Amino acid sequence: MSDWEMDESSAFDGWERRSLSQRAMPARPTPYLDGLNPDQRAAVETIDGPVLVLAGAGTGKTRALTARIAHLLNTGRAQPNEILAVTFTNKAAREMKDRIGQLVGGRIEGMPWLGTFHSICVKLLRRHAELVDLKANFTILDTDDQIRLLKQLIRAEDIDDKRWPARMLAGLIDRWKNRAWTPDKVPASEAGAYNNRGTEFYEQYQERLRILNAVDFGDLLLHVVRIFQENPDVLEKYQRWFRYILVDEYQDTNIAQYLWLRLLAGGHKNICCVGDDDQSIYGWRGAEVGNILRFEKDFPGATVVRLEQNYRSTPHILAAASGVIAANEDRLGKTLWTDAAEGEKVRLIGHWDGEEEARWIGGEIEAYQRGTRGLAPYPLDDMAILVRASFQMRAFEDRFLTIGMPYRVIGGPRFYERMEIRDAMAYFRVVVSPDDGLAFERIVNVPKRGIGDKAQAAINQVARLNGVSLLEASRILLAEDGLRGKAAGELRALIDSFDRWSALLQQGELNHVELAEVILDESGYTEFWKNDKSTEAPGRLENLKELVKALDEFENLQGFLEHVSLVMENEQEEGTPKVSIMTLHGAKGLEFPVVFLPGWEDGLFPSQRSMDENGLKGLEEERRLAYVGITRAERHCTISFAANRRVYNQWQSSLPSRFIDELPPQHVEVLTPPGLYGGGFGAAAPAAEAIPGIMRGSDLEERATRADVYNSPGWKRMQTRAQQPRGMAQPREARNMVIDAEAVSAFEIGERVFHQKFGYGAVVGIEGDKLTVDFEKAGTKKVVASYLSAEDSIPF
DNA sequence: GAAAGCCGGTTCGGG
DNA sequence: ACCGGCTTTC
Repeated sequence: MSDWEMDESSAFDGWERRSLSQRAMPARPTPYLDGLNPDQRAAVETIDGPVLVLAGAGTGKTRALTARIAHLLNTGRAQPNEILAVTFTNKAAREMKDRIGQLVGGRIEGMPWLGTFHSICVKLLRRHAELVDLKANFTILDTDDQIRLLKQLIRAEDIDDKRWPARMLAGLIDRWKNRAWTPDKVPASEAGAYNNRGTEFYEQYQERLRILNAVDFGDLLLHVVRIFQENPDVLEKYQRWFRYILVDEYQDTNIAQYLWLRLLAGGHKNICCVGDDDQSIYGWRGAEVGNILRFEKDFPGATVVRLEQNYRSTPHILAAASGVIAANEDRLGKTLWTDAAEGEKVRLIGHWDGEEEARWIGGEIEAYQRGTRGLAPYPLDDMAILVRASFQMRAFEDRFLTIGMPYRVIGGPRFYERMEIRDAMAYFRVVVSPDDGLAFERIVNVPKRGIGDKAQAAINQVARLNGVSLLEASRILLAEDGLRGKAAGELRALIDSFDRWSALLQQGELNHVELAEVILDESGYTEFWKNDKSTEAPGRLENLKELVKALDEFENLQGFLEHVSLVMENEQEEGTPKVSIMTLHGAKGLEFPVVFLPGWEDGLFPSQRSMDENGLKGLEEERRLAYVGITRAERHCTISFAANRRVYNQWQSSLPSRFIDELPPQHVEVLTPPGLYGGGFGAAAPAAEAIPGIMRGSDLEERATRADVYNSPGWKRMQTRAQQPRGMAQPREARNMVIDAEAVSAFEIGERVFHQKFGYGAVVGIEGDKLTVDFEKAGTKKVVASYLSAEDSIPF
């Protein structure tokens, strides 16, 4: 047995004994099967060969997956360390570990290969690093490092990184890696990317990474795929070692992950993929719905199990979700059903503007909290607001602060991505691995110590000439007297500090937590924030304390750094009950008794950008997002839209989302907005003249305008449909005609128009909803009519 | 080298 | 509106 097998298995003697004894007893208790429905049992007990479990929202997917693992262990089919179970997020991995622990009674440390794609790849890559020209102690770069590195390369080539931003290149390389294209495999069709130099930079970047002994997230997968492809003996070992493979959220896999899985499952083909094509919402980051749609072709003879009994939502909510998703073309198709009591219909309401929407939802939340319409009271923790884009959150935060409603925002900037945390970590990184040039660069002049661009350029040059790390180059530079004045003294002091801290680390007299405190203290970093008078400084100091506290849970600094490079999350404090506000993406996998889905307006949701960039595919992904949103609700789901919304401080009016048309009317209750006439909308209402495309002028007209919201095409459709419960949603074409007619009729040839980005111009051509406009500054462009406003309606 | 002003971007966001 | 990053200015 080679070392890589030994080191994982030796720790699990207890498991071994248990499985062996179980192997001898055919009729063992199988408590993990209790209460599973027949489909779930099939998902658990179909052990050999490829299995695709199509698990609709709320159908007990995790339950089936964990029971399947318990079953594999219980029947002695595999040892815990012979099961490869992959998830996308650390959260999902943790949850699965916990649940398996409950099923098989405690300690589940025995599953070393249950984890995210990336964490498993790190393990594999550390063992075989030399096969791709790396050392086993390679560092993992995050997006920030990646961009700084690319920026260096770009500047070295004298390219204007304003016009050709590093982010763009990073995104490009990322997409290529998601498709498993190494620099030599990037197809010719991509040659034009990044001003024709994309592949060239990709190549350079990979070379730099190799020299730095570093990898980015994409490499973690890609290197392992390459190792498997180029070393059949290694691949074969793992194919035999992982007797069973399980994959969660298969619809989210990208091509690199797909190849990785296909290679590993290539021998026995004992691969079980769980997923839901209707919940594929990560296309923009490389996920390929095609992987799940193609499963039966990729793995001939696959068993397909459908989990369709939903244990989460009421029939009305399910029906509403099903109605929306039915409009998608590319589906494997599932019909969710439930035994649950009928419950309330999905509620739908339109508002005048985003603020009013937030006000109304705040009121509703208070009502649910008290108990309303004869319902039992719901605690705030049971309620969530799910938005399409994060800027929508602000309206709710503003409102909730005003009325003193406790809330939590889920998502947002993550702890380990904050500037102060990354700075502190850079210090740790240099102490632990003095060769880490990116870390050194980050903090060499933070806090400001007079080592500016010139000094840094000198260090870089010495490093390049001598082929040494930046820290080493600094020593040489000082020894050769290549630096004068303040910079020299400060650099000297900094290097001495690093030497001192490294020595402390070696001696091990201080534990790593104390060492971290010493570093932050002696480097002047803590002091730096104490002297900062800005409002966020106290928070940053607080975060630094948090960081030191987090260190406590690790054995040493190295372990901690390894952990954070892969696990970057926000621990959310418990405590007082709060309403949750999050994006639809962030809500995937969660459920709440009461859910609000605001902002269902065409352009916002479905997002215009998604449709522009990806056409029908984009629209279908948005629709899946709608499906995910509705299916988060257990008992109450309220969808709303606003006729006007302030976006980047511009008023914008919009039509109700086309998804609203797709809601089956018999499962929807249309609510009448409060204060349609009369109600106190004087002070808070936006001035009507500030709204393009709507009316300007007198109070009388303002009143008419407000009424117009509810006479808008979308609203009228809702009203009509509400009166004829059996009616079908209007065909899409009819609706599009309305929009097109409006869009086209709004402009004529020769008209002066305004575009957010291109400025003023004159219409010179009209084709459908696309206009050709001669812009004064930006030249002639084709633009979609909805981006333009007539000059005389430009708000001030 | 540090502060002040300017410009551009601005969905979704795991590892 | 606002932030971050960059350029200009002192």
